[in-house]
Amino acid sequence: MAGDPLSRAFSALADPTRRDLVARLAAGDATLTQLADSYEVTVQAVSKHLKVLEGAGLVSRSRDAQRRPVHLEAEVFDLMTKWIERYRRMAEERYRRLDDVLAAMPDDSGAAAPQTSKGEAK
Amino acid sequence: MAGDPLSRAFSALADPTRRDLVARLAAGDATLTQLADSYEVTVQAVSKHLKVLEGAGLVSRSRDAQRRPVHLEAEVFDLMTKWIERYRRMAEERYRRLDDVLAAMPDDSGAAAPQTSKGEAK
DNA sequence: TCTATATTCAACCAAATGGTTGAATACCTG
DNA sequence: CAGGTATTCAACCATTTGGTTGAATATAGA
Repeated sequence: MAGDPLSRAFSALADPTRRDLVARLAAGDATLTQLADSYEVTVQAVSKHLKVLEGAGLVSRSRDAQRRPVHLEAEVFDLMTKWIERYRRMAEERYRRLDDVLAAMPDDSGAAAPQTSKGEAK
Repeated sequence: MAGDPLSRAFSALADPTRRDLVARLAAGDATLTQLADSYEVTVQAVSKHLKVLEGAGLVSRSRDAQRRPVHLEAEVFDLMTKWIERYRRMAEERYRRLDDVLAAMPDDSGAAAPQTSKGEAK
């Protein structure tokens, strides 16, 4: 489970069971076993899913005797929204203007680095 | 490459190279080879990445002789934002109110299905 | 202390993923 | 037609992932 924060966040939400867990937790905190019997997989499998969500910072866990209630955290969701919205906006903008044809330049024989790009845009 | 639209979209953006491709394409359409020499991997690897983005509906491709310019599409970004924002809002709301303790009920001996949840919330 | 409940750890397995190399296909241009 | 450029297809490989079973650990309660 490595990678930068955005990779971990997107990867965590790429699984439908995990998105369902998020939806379920949005209604209120819950423990592993409470969550687990909403699914057909084993408790251990759900435990792994929670660990992925926790590793992505999307949920946090407290302690209550032998129970470990899971709590939804808003911050990383915000990080994702900001990333997505940036490019959604740009894509829409360019669609409005129809200036795409200009951007895709003729292709100059190979040399002269075509704007090196790189960088997640801080 | 299967799964529902949201799974495909989140999964596509879980890879940093693919997010960089999106960032690069937000500035303007580009062909495979133009994109490829911004990265250290082979052209074929970038081609695969593009196929994943295309499969998720995040980009589309047109034709210009032997070239296949890649174009960023806004729609799926919108779908993701809506999903994320919904739960970010709920998480924040509940944080403000601090009513979480009430939601996490005492645990009634096992029976009586604890709100079956399920469903991506259309 | 013994027992039931809640969670985690440890192997193990099949399928998916991101990468490679090598060959094929398609299209323009001399 | 021959040659170069752009893209795709096909194996193949190592790692990750989502799942399993089985055993361990921790805590509440009789």
